[in-house]
Amino acid sequence: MAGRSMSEYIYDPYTTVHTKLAELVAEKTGEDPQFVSWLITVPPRKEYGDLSLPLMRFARKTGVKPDELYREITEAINKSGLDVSEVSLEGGYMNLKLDVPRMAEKLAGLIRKGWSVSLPRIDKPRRIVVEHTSANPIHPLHMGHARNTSIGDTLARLLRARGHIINTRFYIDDVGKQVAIAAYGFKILGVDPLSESRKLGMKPDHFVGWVYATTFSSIEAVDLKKQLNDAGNDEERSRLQEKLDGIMAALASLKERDPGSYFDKIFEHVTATHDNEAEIQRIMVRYEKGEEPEKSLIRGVVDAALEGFRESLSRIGVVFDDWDWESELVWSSRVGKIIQEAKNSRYYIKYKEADAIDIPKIIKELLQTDEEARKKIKLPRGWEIPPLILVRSDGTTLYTTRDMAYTLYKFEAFNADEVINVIGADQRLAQLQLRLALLGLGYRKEALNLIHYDYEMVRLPGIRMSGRRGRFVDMDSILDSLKIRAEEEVRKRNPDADAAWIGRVSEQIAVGALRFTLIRTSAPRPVVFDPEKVLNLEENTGPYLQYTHARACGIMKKHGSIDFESINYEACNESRRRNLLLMTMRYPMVAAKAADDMAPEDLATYLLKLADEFNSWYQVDPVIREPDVGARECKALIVDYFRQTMKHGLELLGVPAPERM
RNA sequence: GGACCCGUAGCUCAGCCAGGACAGAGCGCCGGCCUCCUAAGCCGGUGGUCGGGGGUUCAAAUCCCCCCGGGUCCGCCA
Repeated sequence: MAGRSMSEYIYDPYTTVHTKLAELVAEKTGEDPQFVSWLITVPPRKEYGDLSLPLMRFARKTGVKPDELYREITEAINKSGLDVSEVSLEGGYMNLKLDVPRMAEKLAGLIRKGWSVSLPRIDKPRRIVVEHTSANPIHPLHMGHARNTSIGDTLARLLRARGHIINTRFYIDDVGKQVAIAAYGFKILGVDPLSESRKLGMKPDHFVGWVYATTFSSIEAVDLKKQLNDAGNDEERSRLQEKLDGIMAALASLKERDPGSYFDKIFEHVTATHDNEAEIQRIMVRYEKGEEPEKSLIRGVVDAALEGFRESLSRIGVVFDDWDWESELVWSSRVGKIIQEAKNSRYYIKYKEADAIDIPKIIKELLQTDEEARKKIKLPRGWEIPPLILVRSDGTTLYTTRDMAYTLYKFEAFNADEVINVIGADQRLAQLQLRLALLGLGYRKEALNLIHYDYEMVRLPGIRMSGRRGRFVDMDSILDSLKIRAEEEVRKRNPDADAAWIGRVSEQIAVGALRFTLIRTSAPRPVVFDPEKVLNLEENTGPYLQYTHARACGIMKKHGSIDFESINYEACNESRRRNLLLMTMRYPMVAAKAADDMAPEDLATYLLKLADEFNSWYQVDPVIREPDVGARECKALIVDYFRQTMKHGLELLGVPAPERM
């Protein structure tokens, strides 16, 4: 028995029919079962049946006539004993009607044995690293990060539920210039970021964010004033003046939000310093070498920001398996090793007098003949990609160089088959360069199994978010407003409930509203985030699903446990019940496909439709007041299965599922 | 200038990868439904040159080409 699974995995009745049908058709047509499974659809009209197969499609490929195929498949279905009650041929489609009462009976049998909803497990599980969020530790998480986090965490949940072995990681970008700027600000203030923010009663990442924005904007203001003095023509002057006005306005707003009396200290210091840039440069260079006191200074800032991140993340149900420090990669010579390998490589060149990798040559030599690599690397046709510079003239490393080392580290640390980077679409070129560079250095497996899961930005209706100016809608305050809005509603509906319960449920609703809204739009399209509109908790929102789930829970609570012996399964055939049950039973297949396609939005769309189906049924077919015992218990079974399914789906999306709200 | 992504109802979005059975939801707007399992709900109505044009096909929102509009990227930034 060793090495083999202890028991055959038990599929729900619907998955069984769907899967077996796909296999059977695949056998008859010589197609791939997976492909056939995609083509099995739900007919647009109920009269046509429950499942349908586009026979013309298979006929075209195999040369067998549709009615011939129809005859063969029908025969095979009859022999197989699938829960199919009727088949028909209409307009080139083979339509199947399922034996729902029999499926319901099987389902009840499973539930009685303690079986619960789950996804069909993938045949060959992979070890997958999902890196997501990885926000710069210099300001609070804003809505852009929230989308990244929601996508990343949901992907991890989906893939895990499908049977893959998942490792989630957060990349701490502590080596770059931006962190050095924040550190410079704290150096001027001479305070410890974490303890100072505690003293202020402020979330540490918010404090860091304020100091960073103030420092950065002050420096920029000083620089611009200098440029303005040197500017030649009027056109140049007015352009600079306009830019300066913008920064001064941002500074005024930052001063207004001064959490203590820090503003003047930073601003005056920066103004009085001859060369702020050199100061920052010094911090950066010394940190890359791991020298004190810069090391403690930067770590202090970053630790404070991360502390704030963890608070926000745990609020929306996100935890990471590992936190990786970029600096560790530099200090541990992993980055140095990559640079050395590059120098020894046939793709090493000097570009603009710096050490670089000849990306065009890699494309020319390695992608022309290697069909698989071409496909997986996803190189756009006419894209000219410049060589990749590895090291600055001052000897410090560049982001992409460090990312090469990090990519290899992720594969190695988890012994991963695949690494998914959830990163914005604006980083496409960089991510492509990364894959090509790794390919050039001989890391073919890593290059081909590094997936850039890209998503478009979150925009606000009027303004453009800018961490540098301290202008963004941060996740914490969005959650706070959502919670306040939810509280009104919960209190209204539960006047006797105690405050603690109201607070808990409202928090769950806030989290659900936020995560759902960020996951339901497919990744490649931009999300326009209107804080006002998210406060609407009606249909097509997370709270709508939560509410529907809570309704089902309410019914089951009143009904009590199901009397399985009394169930009349034929009662499932009543049209609306049948629709609801069937749609509910489709869940495992839908969720599995969403996982395989890495398309969480498909699950979101399905759950909305499922909730609609439940709500319209709910309105007309009462459970508790049903006089006929057989029908009542049948309905209770449907409600209970729906409740279980919805809860499972919501959990995959990271939307909490309160039982009352 | 080049490349990539997006463009479906007034608004927010499914459907496109794997072409086929009347182009779907929600919001909004109009009209109904709480002595009855939570009205964050339900029922009905309103609303669409699927950005435009060509092509492939028996069949195109879906595939190919061109164009238009919006976004993004082309750093010794990250």
